Amino acid sequence: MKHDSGFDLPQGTLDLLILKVVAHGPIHGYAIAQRIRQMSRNALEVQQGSLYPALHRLEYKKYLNADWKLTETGREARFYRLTSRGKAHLESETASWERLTEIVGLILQGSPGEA
Amino acid sequence: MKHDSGFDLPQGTLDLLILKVVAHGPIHGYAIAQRIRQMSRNALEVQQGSLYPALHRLEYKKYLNADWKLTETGREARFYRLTSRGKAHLESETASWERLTEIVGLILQGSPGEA
DNA sequence: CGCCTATATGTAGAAGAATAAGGTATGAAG
DNA sequence: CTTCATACCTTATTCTTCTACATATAGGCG
Repeated sequence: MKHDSGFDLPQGTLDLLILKVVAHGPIHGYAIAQRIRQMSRNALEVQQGSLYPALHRLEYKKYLNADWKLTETGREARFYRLTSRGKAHLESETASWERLTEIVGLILQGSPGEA
Repeated sequence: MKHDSGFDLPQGTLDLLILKVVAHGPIHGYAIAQRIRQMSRNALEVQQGSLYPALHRLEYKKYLNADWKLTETGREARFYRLTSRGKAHLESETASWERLTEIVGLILQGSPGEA
């Protein structure tokens, strides 16, 4: 099944979104993808082949840690939590993102003669 | 020499910036990089190893075309112009970028219970 | 003249991440 | 008992970016 809103995430953005979602409290991978889809009003569809490698990456880098627990529906799932390292990283990456969008916005609106 | 503002561009963003800069009128590669650096107040340093492949890519995709001319300082340089295809692409990519930043912004500001 | 810097173009190799496409397993619903 | 949604995972491919290197010319300076 293809996603309706042909819309690719630029490389690097996914980690930021995941960290932010996890920052709200312990949550498992599948639910992270659902949450991102919801919050973007179906505009962003996180593929599983992007999601799980990203989670492993973030865990390896000590931004997240995880353990197996039962979901409310009685299934095994891996619940992720933000580490303090992860929290710091989230904050700095958020700042970078905001700075980047500011700069890109500047250029996209810029007139020819702009300094 | 390293650039001071360690700051990687998300994939796809460079093409957008290049197209936008070229949209202002014929310009050669080296000047594009300078322009982006200026307009970002030295925050964005486009590496040559990113710039030229990007230009070739955009030319191959018919978003740009180019020919050799003399610069004001009397040097051979490849001046790029936006094609009509490129103009259309720039517009749709700009819209995508704005939509993306909107959505990411939504998620980054979102409270835990957000729909 | 020789040297350095800025201009101007390019390539090669490696790294990194997203995608496409597959696989495993369970609970609930029909 | 079959199908669907949940929930995890991997592999191969593709694309873009970065680092680093390579080439060449114009202008300034000693």
